[in-house]
Amino acid sequence: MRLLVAEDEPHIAADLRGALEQAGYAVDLAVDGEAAWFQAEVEAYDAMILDLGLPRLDGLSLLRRLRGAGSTMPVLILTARDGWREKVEGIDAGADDYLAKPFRMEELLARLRAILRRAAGHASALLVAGPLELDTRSRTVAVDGRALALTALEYRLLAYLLHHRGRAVPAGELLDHLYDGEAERETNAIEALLARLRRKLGTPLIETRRGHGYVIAAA
Amino acid sequence: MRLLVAEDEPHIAADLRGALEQAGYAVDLAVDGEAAWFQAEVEAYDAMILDLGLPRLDGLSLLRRLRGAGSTMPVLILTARDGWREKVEGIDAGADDYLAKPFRMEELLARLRAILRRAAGHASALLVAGPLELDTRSRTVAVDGRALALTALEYRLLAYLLHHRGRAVPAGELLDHLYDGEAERETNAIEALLARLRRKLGTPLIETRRGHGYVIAAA
DNA sequence: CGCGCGCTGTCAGCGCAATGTCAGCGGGGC
DNA sequence: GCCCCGCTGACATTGCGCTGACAGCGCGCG
Repeated sequence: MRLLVAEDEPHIAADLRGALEQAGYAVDLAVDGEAAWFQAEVEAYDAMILDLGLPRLDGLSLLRRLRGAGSTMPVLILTARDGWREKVEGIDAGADDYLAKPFRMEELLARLRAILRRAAGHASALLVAGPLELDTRSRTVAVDGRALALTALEYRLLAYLLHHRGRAVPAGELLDHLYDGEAERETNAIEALLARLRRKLGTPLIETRRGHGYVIAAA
Repeated sequence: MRLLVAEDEPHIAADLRGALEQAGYAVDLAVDGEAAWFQAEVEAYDAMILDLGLPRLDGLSLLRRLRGAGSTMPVLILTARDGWREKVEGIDAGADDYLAKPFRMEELLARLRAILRRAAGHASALLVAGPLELDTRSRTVAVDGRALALTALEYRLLAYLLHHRGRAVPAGELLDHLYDGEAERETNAIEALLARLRRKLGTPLIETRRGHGYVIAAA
């Protein structure tokens, strides 16, 4: 899962990036509204965390512009103000959730998990596929009840596939969503990663559909 | 839109019903957790507003039971408690949103609109022709409900024909649209491809109009 | 501050599914 | 009845995706 954080206050931005990366997400930062708009247009994000008080282009206008352009990306709004009017306005502008500063990082993470799983059409925080269980809260994975030690990237890959169960996910899409904007990689990186993950899973759970992508076995 | 409100405090329940009906929703009330569970099982609701402090079966347990039973109905949690732990727990149990009492009715309505809007956005694009179904989201194809394993090109060909249903598509046009410009192929490539596709489909769905092109049977 | 280890991307080679080509055939249209 | 378009099965080729080896990097530990 790859996130865009639009926040101009450096300290908060750094905190957010740290906590989110710790929680297993790939994170890109944008320091003003125009930058965020550009990033959101050009790159592929699974969700956006948006501070309302941004320079150059304020959060609400950015959100309306995004929605106007047809984007359905989940957006979590962050704000200093706490009035219900702003909340209502933000939510009706197309925000998926709303959080007032100061907030507990745990709550932000929980709300983020919620909008991500909702965007994927799931109700539960526990993703299950046959003998496989992935718990997005504790970031743990088990097969047949036996816990697995996955690396950060392996976890991200598996979580992404589970979020998109029932669909063949192309390797190119995985490249877009597993990494932040720093470096370019070739699709072979995905293949290698996948090979390692499959070996750890033991069971053949991830199916390759030549030319289409990868799918988690329906089971 | 039909809503289920699970709230035991009569005064709040009446307020909610009033405001929600005012806003144009059909509203059913449930006064305890067991009743809400029964209602949710028997009737079809577009969303549920759930108080956590319910008698007989508390809200969180009810929510977990619902999610465990596979329901994806949007649920908005209402609570007197305001600690972040409860929020996190509620959201991770599968709630779509969370609101602490006391709240402004406007905010509740806004959040309700948001979760309803989101739940509506999950329809997947289906192309249908008689017994044939092609789902562009999952990139899957089925005939009479039986899934087919198509190769990337076969899928592209079929999707193109379905997009242009009702028109005879010449082989030359298919050559132009199925391949990216690099290599030149002969129209026989299309014929061979088509033969393989027809064999997999089983039923004679793709008709040849000699001299004009190919059409998907109107069905 | 240096060392080592785990993580991860790249490379080269390989096997196999996918797909284009070819040659022969059948049938529809004029 | 002839001719040409389109179909088919066989075969060749290509390129996708898998694998094992290796190297760079970052982080924790001594």
